[in-house]
Amino acid sequence: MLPDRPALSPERKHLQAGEALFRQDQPVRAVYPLRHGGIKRMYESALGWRQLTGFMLPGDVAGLEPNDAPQFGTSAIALQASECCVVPLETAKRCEEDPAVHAALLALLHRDALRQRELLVTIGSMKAAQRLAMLLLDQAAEHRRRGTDGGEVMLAMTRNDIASYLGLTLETVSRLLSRFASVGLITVRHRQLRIVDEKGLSDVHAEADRITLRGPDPA
Amino acid sequence: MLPDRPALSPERKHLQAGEALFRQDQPVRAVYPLRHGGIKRMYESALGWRQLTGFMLPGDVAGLEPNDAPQFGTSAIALQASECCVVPLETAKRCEEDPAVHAALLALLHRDALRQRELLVTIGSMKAAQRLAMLLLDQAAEHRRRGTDGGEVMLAMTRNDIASYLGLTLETVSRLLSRFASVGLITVRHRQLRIVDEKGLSDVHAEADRITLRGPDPA
DNA sequence: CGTTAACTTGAAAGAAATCAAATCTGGTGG
DNA sequence: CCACCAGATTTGATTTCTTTCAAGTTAACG
Repeated sequence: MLPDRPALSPERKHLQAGEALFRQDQPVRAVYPLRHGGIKRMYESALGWRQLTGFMLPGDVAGLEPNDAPQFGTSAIALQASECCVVPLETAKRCEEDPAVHAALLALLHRDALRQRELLVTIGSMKAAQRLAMLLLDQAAEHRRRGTDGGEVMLAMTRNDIASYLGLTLETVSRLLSRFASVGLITVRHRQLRIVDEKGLSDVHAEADRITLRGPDPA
Repeated sequence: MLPDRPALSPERKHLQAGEALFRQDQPVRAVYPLRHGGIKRMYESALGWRQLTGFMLPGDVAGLEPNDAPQFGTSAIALQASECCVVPLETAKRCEEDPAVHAALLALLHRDALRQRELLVTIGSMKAAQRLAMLLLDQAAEHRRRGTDGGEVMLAMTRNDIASYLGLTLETVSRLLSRFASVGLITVRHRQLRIVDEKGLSDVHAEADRITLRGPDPA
């Protein structure tokens, strides 16, 4: 008797690169566990200033807003062809009755809040090289946590996206990537990135002035 | 028969300037509506980087954490002699059963999240003068919302606090305040501040390059 | 009244942004 | 299949902004 309601295969949504999954200030009607691809979160202030606030990978849940916010706090935009589930808010609420699910969602929200604070302190007080090192280490850790490839990371975002996330310009990001590569911390060819010396990157992240834009003075 | 349980006058806590109401990572056992004084919120990353994430005024509720986080995400430190109520978590939970209270608390949390995003975009993409203008306008709005004095604001925080909040150095903040004063946007004498030209400050906040550290070129 | 912390101001150095070309890439249409 | 194009990326030169370093000055507090 059940009509075509896909009981075990909930609704999916496919996105092209650049397409918005949802936009800031729209009412929250569903949450979107990401299956394939990658998504960036973008905040736009009333005056038009934009800032990327995070990148999401498969396994992350897009649209999860803290404290049941009625509207999305950021836009979610696909970095590449992507696919996600669509879990209507009502369904999500029902799932939350399971304490284990509830706890898991809270854990996601807490981690997100922590990340937000880390991003703030990073942008607020670290030099460009340290900020970039932080992002690279973070990306590597995320990929590792998912078991995706070992070391070789395909960046889904552009230099501009990275710059917006870190509060820098795309030129600075490009230069720093080249610089990191030239001192053997990474190898990078456009979007293909490999972390060669993770310990070294950690050092850059921790200690200021280890890597700057200009190379060692030959004088 | 009731022992000395202050039914109508809940427990109060007094703080001296510089004293911590609670510290980051401590378990949340109570929330603290601020009655008098002022408090700064400070986040410290694992590597020791610090960042002020906000200032609280009487009427704000310190210790309110998003999504029932079990530990405080930031430390709360008194900027001056202050006094706050102490509402044990259990009591707070009971209050929350009142839908109106619940909604009010959610509203506070949502506003806080919005502020966090605004701070991020401000630090991430604005010039120093714009950042400071934002803070001053924000402070003025907060004071106005509370009906506190008209225009004349007593800043509770040091230049260093402002700098940490905005991702600048104290010298830059000091210079900019002087500069704002010299072009007639504000008057400032140490902590005593008055906004003379709010529209002008808005313009500085919106349009880049209206005010820079060096004055007009006399050439 | 003196000591200390906060604040202001100047000069110099340094970091990142801006301006300006090249170069590379993936995808498109011929 | 290949030439071409728009967007992405790299790299260099220059400019601008902010920090850093260094004194002074002022204000708060015991």
